[in-house]
Amino acid sequence: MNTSSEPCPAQKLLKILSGKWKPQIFKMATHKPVRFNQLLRDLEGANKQTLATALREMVEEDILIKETVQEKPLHIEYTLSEKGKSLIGVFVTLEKLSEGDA
Amino acid sequence: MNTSSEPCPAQKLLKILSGKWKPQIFKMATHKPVRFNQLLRDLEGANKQTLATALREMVEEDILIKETVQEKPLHIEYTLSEKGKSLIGVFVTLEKLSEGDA
DNA sequence: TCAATTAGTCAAAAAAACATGACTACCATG
DNA sequence: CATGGTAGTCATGTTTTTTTGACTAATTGA
Repeated sequence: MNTSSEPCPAQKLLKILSGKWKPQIFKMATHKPVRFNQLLRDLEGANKQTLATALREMVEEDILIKETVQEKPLHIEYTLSEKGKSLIGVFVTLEKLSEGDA
Repeated sequence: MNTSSEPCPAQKLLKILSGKWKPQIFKMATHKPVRFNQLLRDLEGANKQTLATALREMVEEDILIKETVQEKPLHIEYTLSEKGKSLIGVFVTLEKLSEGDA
C-alpha cells in the first residue's frame, strides 16, 4: 500500500549485519564455525557483552546457528545457517564496492 | 595478513546503508530522484536533522548525487550514483531473504 | 509585501549502542 | 581443592545516534 514510509524489509537484516563486530563475525563464520572465547581473543578490542549480544542477535535472525558440540572439551559453536550462506554474495558485492573507494 | 580483527571493508558501507531512514531513502531513490521536503512529508516520523545527516552521508559515500535543478521552482535533487545503482542487487537479495521470515 | 515553500543549521535532550568490571556456573587437570 | 578454560550475565557508565524545537535564508506567488 505504502511503499515509502513503511520500514524497508531489508532494514532489519541490514541492522543485524552492521552492528559492531558483526561483519567480522560473519566473515569468520564463512571460514569455519566460530566460538565465543575464540572471538574474544581474535577480535582485539571486542568485549564480552557486545559479542554476546551480536551472537544472540545473529542467531535470532537465523544468520548463525548455535549448537553445543558434544566432544572432548564440550563447547558451543556458531555456524552459518542457510540464510547466512545466502548472504555471502552480499558481502562480496559490498567488499568489491568498498575497494573502489581507496 | 590479518583476516580476523581488521575491520571488514564492507562495514563502512553497511553502516551507511543501515542508518535510520537510509534504506527507505535508498529505495525511494531507485524509483525517482528524491528531495528533502518530499522525504520529510513521505517518511512519517522522520525529522529534518536525521534526514539531512542521512542525505549528507549518502552523498559523501557516493551513493547519492546531490544536484541543484535549474527549473521552475529551483530545487535540489538527490539521484542514485553508479555506485548506488550497483547496490540495488544487494537490496533485492536482502528483501528476498526478509520475505522468508514471515 | 506577506505568506508559503524550498532546504537546511544549531543546541540540547532523549534513546540506543557499546564498553567495563565484577560475578556466575560448569567442566577438567594437577 | 585451587587453577584455568569454557560461555556467558548483570549493573553501571560512556559514547554515538536520533529526536525536538527554534532558527536562518533564498525563492516564489498573490
